[in-house]
Amino acid sequence: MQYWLFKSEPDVFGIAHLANRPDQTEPWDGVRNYQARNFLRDEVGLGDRVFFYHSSCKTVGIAGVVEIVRAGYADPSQFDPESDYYDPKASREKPRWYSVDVKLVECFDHILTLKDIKANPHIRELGLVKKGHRLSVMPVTHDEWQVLYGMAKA
DNA sequence: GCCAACGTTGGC
DNA sequence: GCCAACGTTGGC
Repeated sequence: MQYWLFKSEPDVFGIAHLANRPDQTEPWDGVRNYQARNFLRDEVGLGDRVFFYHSSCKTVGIAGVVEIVRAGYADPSQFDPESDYYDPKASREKPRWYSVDVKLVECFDHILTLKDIKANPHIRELGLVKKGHRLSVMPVTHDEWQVLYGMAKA
């Protein structure tokens, strides 16, 4: 089992939305970055655990944990001309973008803020706190997961 | 294949 | 809303 961090803007789709979905399950779609796509297509596996991160909002940070209940499949929104995520260069034969399905595991009582994450010297190597930090799907090591989870529950 | 222009991300 | 850091596009 591997660990990940997925970013979402809570104004668009936050952990509260996931909690209200039937079976608390939802496709994670609309990823339109190749590096993130490669992770979704090739490496994110059934049963993997994921930190649900809220970006571009008042309280930026990790809001809870979700698990992968369906591994990589062609993101249907790329084929839908009505969708904001439509990609005219994608075809059913050669899909360009991938989705996974996530299910809520745990909603933290308090957001583990980016500020607190940055302040912890044990996780200086996390992609989130390094330069760029623009990837919306990124791997988290076992050690980072333990540290972050411990902080969130403290 | 280079690289300037442009668009997007995301913290603040 | 600002702006730095990227990623993508397209002319050559």
